[in-house]
Amino acid sequence: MQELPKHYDHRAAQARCRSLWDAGRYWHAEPEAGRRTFSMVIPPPNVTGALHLGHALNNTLQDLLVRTRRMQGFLTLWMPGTDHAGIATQAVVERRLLEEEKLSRHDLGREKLVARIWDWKQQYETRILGQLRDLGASCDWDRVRFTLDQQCAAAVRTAFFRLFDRGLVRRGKRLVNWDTFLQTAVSDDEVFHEEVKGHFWHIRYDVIDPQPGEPVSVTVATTRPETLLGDTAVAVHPDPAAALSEAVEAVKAKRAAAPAREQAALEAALEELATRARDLLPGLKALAAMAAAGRQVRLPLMGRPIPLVADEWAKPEMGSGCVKITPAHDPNDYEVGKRRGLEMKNILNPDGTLNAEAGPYAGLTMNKARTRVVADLEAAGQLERVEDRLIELAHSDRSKTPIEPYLADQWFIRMDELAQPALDAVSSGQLRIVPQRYAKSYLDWLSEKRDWPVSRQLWWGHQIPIWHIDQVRESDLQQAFAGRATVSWKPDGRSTETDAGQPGGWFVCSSDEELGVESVAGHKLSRDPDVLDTWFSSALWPHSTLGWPEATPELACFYPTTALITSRDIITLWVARMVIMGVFDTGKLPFGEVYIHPKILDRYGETMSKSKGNGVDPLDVIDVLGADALRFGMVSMATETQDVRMPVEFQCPHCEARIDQTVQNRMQPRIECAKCKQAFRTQWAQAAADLALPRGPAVSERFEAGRNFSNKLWNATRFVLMNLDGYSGSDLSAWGQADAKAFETLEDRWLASRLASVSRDVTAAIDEYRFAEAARLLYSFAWDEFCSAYLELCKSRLSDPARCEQARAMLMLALDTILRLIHPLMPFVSEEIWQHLRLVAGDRRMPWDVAEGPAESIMIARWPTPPPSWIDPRTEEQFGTFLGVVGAIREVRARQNVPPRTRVQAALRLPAATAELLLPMHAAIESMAMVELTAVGPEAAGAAGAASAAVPGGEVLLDLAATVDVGAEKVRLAKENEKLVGFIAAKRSKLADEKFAARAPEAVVLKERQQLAELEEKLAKGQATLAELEGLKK
RNA sequence: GGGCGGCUAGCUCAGUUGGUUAGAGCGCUACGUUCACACCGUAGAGGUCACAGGUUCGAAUCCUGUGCCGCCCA
Repeated sequence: MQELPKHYDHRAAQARCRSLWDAGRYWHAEPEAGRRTFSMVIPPPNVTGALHLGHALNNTLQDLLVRTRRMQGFLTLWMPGTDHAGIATQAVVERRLLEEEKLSRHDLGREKLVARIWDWKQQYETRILGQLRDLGASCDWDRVRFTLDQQCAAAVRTAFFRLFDRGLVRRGKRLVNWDTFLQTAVSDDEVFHEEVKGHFWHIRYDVIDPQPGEPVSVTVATTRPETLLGDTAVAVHPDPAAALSEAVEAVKAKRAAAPAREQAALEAALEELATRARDLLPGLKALAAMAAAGRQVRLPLMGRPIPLVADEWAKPEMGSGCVKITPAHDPNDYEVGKRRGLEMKNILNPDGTLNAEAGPYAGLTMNKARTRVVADLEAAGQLERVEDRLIELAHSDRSKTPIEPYLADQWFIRMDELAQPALDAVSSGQLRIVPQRYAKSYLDWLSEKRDWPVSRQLWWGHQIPIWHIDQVRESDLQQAFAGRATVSWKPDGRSTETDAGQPGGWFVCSSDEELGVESVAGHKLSRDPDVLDTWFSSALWPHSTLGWPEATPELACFYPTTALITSRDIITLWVARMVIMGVFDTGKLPFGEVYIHPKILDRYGETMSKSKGNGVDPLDVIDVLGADALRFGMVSMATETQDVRMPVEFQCPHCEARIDQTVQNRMQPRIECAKCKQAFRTQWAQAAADLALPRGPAVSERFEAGRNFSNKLWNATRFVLMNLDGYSGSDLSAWGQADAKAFETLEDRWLASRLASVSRDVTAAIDEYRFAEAARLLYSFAWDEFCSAYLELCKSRLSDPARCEQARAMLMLALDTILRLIHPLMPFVSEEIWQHLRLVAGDRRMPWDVAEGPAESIMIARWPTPPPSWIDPRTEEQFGTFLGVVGAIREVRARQNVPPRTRVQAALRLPAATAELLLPMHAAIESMAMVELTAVGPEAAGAAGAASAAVPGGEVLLDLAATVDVGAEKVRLAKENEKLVGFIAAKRSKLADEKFAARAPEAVVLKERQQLAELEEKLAKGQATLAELEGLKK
């Protein structure tokens, strides 16, 4: 007989389980015909950095689902891999290059930089995959993919080519966030806004040939005067009078609803608008008419005429009512430019200096140009006035320098046709999004059908497979690429001659790597230097990882995948695009269901991030509390809500005390423990003195429940094993068909019933993505019912040779079932215990097992499916009565301070039916409540002055004559009775209400009546007991 | 500006189609190391379900509005 240690050792267990699973490769799936399959792709983590808590949540839930399905007998594939993450990864590598070697990427060159990033990738991919395995993720580790590997690259090339060939790829201009320092475009989420001190310059533009009565000039205000060099219009509102009165109405409406303290400000605003209507409106009306007539103004300094245009962007209630339009250097102006068909004049070089379009200012930086332009305007008398102003300025997150909006040539994927099937899939219900509310953001975003800009001015990624050729005839292309189905071409749209078979510019796209620069004799092919948006390769992830465009057995077997589990911030960026590309490439949706899980925030409701120092490292939790603790915590948090908060604590490495992480201490390099007064270091430690300190890991108390639960399971097992002397298991396969005969005693029938309903409910919860519910069900069943009730009841049976065999079989049935149900949540502790049970009870067999004996790993054990016939509500109710009696006795004992080891006499006054039902439980009551039963039945009476507590239909009476505190008991009873009087009054008035009787359903009224009767009976008893006690005192 | 979510015990969260005397874990209080477990056991205290209206016999739950917090999109 082995004796287990008192505590579950998660570190040792995790290592053992990992080697067991890897040796058995239970996570591996080979395509196989004719089996039910379950497949899923991992949302590939970025190779930018290590995994954080969000990944831990995401992957725990995926693993939970995968392990469940595997145990349920599905052929299960969970495809792992990582994402190259374009700019994010390139930027970290570039930053390190600059910091450590003082080199820019241009110093290094494209090839060498990309090689460096591959090194980085290698390092982090290894780390990330290791973290996933530490978490217990049962991905198919033989199938790891990377979005830039050869297989994914082939898919990207083919998918892009197909889009190009069908005319769904177009060339277009787009305003990008240009980082002049890194000389690359950055995406919107890599831009942060910061308020800086600036100015508002008011500049006068003269009207060309003003007619009598017309304004001779218009004044516009700008925070960026240098951009006027690229102005191509001045805008005025087409109907300034209407716009102005609309603004007035809006303020009035606001005033009507506003509290008193805001009235004055709104009144002032109205006056201001009235002044405008009087002073400014006539001029604006004239300008609007002039705009309609196609009149022009002269651009100061440059002298060129630019049109006056009518556009709603010009707000009559703001500034002068007119605005300058610089379409190539301002997002709003760009929209105006597109609407009004204005020229887009780019005045910027990629390095941030002005180009030839800026005339005399060419070569200057934006800043220098501003100084010169302002000085020249002043000299020319065109500058009216200058105001000080705070300006929201966009900065690049990567280089911390101001962003320049910059008009760049881009490749776009046309969305009009592509988006429709993706929309239909969700609105028809063919693709289910859970929770359903997220379907709205998906549909809203997709229905805009905005073209997808896919060019990124980066070196890290899939280089766009498009080449440009100048001055060539289409017939030459036809000849050069004859017979090559993998090459397609389109005119570049710049030369009109191509229509007539004349030489012109062409774009050539190829899914074939062999397309070289010499492909067309006498012409040079130049490849687009840009790479594709990272999301392009991610969009192909479900089919590219399975081998598409090749018709692999994996693709046939596992595509479409069953489900996708991800977080809500990438529904549009990723999920929608996967649907689009999945349908386009394969004709099938990539998955049938999408489950969106919550986001984890810190105690202040802020998102966790390394730079804020408010994160929890999953590896710390795994190390300190165990992977199962982390997982159990994560699963418990996966409710329907969209955010969950997690207070973070540092654990003192000296005394293990927990110190709350706060805004004050979370950025400090060292923290002093409040308990033991010793210091420890944090992630911010840099000074040698700090680095010498031991590190205090950041964890959260929210994972402790899981750690304690692991230990509870461990100790329940420990108890069971201690009582298995000479037992090696029993064949319970017949119990599957059995009616209740297999379970003779009340507690066995109860346990079987609970096992069946819990198995059913847990399975349903997982099927419906109610993960937290599954965790809660298992926790309370295993802890409160199996450990606290059943194990306690078993103790006497186990010492009785006549009853011990059945008890052992029941214990094994329950423990085995609990372990299997808990395995998807807590794989390590369940496996560790499973292996111990295999050693001592290797001959056991559950009704749902298909093979002899327990599986070699719980990972491949069959999922429990107890027959519904085990479920017996009457037994559960009976057992509830028993527990109620035990509880009531314990309550009296605690109230009266009866020492736990003192056995007292007790009587149970109960209706005959209940008493009979409790007959077999007398011994159990006596042992669990430490009493000696003197009488049980309707006539049972306690000793004089007995302390009592009510149970449904009766009461328990404890003979505490020697020790009872009559005074305290009286006070308590009086208080209790008073409470009852209140309840009764409320119920009576409710029942007396005619409307209630008339309109409430019969069952509800009946229930209320019953409750009232019970309460009245309880009160009567309470009063009687109280009277009895009063009598005693006399 | 548009959309989505949250506000329930000191903290973190449950609360299924309205029928409750509103639950759990942690924390707190008291008692307890009898041989599964102090990462434990037994018992207890603790809530005007953000606020204001409305619907209903009945509202934490449904409707309207307000406030505060958060996220996404522009």
